[in-house]
Amino acid sequence: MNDVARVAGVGTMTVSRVLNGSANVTEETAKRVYRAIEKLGYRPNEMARALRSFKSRTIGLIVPYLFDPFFATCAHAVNTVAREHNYSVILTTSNEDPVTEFNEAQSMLQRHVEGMLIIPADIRKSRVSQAEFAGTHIVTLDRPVHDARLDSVQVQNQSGAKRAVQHLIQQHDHKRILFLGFNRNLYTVRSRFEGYRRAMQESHLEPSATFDCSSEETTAEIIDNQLQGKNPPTAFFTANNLTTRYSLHALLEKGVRVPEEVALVGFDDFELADILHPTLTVVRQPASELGRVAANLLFDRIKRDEFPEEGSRIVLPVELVIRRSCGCKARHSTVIA
Amino acid sequence: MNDVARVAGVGTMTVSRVLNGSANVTEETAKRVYRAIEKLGYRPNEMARALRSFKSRTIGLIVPYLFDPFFATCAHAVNTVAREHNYSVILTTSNEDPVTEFNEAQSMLQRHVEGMLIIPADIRKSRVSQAEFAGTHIVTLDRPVHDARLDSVQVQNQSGAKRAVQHLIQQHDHKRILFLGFNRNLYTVRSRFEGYRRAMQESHLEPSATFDCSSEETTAEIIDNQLQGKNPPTAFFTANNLTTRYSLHALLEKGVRVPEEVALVGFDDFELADILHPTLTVVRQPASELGRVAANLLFDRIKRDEFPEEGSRIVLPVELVIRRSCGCKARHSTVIA
DNA sequence: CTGTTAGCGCGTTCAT
DNA sequence: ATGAACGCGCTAACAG
Repeated sequence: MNDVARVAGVGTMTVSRVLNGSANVTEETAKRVYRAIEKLGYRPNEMARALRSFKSRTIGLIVPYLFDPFFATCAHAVNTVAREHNYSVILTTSNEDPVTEFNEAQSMLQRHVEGMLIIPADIRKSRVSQAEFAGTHIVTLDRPVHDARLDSVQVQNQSGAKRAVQHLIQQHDHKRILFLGFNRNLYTVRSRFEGYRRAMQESHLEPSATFDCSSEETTAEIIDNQLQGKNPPTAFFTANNLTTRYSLHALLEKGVRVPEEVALVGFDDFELADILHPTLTVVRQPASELGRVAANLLFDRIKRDEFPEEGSRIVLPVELVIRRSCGCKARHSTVIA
Repeated sequence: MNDVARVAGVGTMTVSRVLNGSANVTEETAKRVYRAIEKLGYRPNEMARALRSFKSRTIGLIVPYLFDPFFATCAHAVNTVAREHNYSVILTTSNEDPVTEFNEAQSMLQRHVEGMLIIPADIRKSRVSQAEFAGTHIVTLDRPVHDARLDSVQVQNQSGAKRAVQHLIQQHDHKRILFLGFNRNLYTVRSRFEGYRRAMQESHLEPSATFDCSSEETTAEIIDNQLQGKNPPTAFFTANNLTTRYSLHALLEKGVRVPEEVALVGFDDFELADILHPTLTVVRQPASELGRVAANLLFDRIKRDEFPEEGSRIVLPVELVIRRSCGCKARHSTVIA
């Protein structure tokens, strides 16, 4: 910067001002500065700038996995919004581990991110609202934490699940519907279970659930046991993307026909759901929008730089996309908002 | 840091030394320092540290998209390796646009990343090897650029594609095989096409290719035209993940039976390939390993801090995973290395 | 409208 | 083994 100032025949402050537009500078001198910058190929050092101005122009993003297309899509959206604001994104994965999540959040703090977007891991053990984070803007997405001060964005987990299960009950007359969850301690899984439970209860049916479908093997085993038992379920409701995959694998492996022998409805749509055989009936959640809304919320917070006692809670709508795995015969998918 | 020094009754330098282990400090004083750190909840400011030491402990990662599971998996692996080295990752997407890619790379430079991992967009327009990047370690993955100085990691694109097409020719006697590419200017697509071309040529068959399957609509249209024409293809070879998806959609939409009416083999395996109907025969590439190897290469470079005239070129093996869309009847998939 | 001074929080260099 | 002074590259605050 010194060199630029010298070449342009001005002080370093003027260069700084030209770059930031922070004060009035004569067009004349501004031009000289720009020429010098061009000539020297000067690029401001963002680290020094951040150190001095207390603005790193960086946000942090913590997601459980990147290979879950739902989270990947969220991350993509966040990145897009950040670019619009000229911010960089430090991205990291927690692998659903609260300790990793905490460590990564701390590391981001030390890097002085101006804010963080977090998909919290374990609902109870997540520590992202602890004291050390009090000075950093945090927005949770997909899953909230027990801290009213944080902004959060989520989808209609409970009502979406309820509607899907009602569809199985009312349209297809299922009475024994099994709920398959990925992990008992995930907020989303709990909410969806609650929706499932209510739908069952309102129809005077007995809920039946398992929460350990976090790997292909255990899922196969669980499904095996269930189908072998007496009064086996006639329909499955899978609580997320991965669980749906695992269940599908298991069913195919065992040669169980869907929906004839077992109907299936899943939470979270994905790319190939409409070319599977049968096509999959799912609750679709707006992944991109979730990321976009959360990121905008965060930038809003950063701009105002306030820490209200009560954060915003935004709930995005889901849709029931009816294809064929539920038992419907529709040639094309029907969307119910 | 000043506060810590004061509380511990030492100079700031001693605190620094304790934190970095850069010189001998009495156990006694070290303990006092640790206690003070604990008491004050002190965390070193990584930005100041970076500014002073010229080491940001940060790398950059540029991928085209995050919603392509192949790239997402690479990104996940990169993240994991970076964590092992205590580095942060600034991640951004280029959307296959060389201009965006260049801008993002420059922005990373200004943030003084110690190195960059890039999946370059357009093979000819990519400018990541220009002069301004000469002082930064760059490793390209998946697709190399025309600059021998950069390390690069890729897979066996040509031979993998060739083998897959040979399978269609030799095992299933196809003579009119259509190559479906995502984008003419992608290195991977070109290499895979070359493999396809050779396989066809060696069997004295006429190559037939299209390179514009970058969206669902155009792909459907192209396939429509091809199947309507005289001498329609009896098999498809799709050059990547997304093209495979699009083609599958189009075929299903038109009610074309696979593999009876048209056989299909794709490059790049994905999660649901083995529960589609039919299960998909694909060339599987090691996505995680690609990311891991590239990241390790980069950290190696960073550690040695040299800029050799000739970078490493690593080529990872692929496998042909034979399922049923090619026409094979196997109950389970067969993997050919 | 522009330049000067000071210091953000560290680590390098030299002294002790 | 430890501390003091200085500077990394930049900008806030104040002069002029």
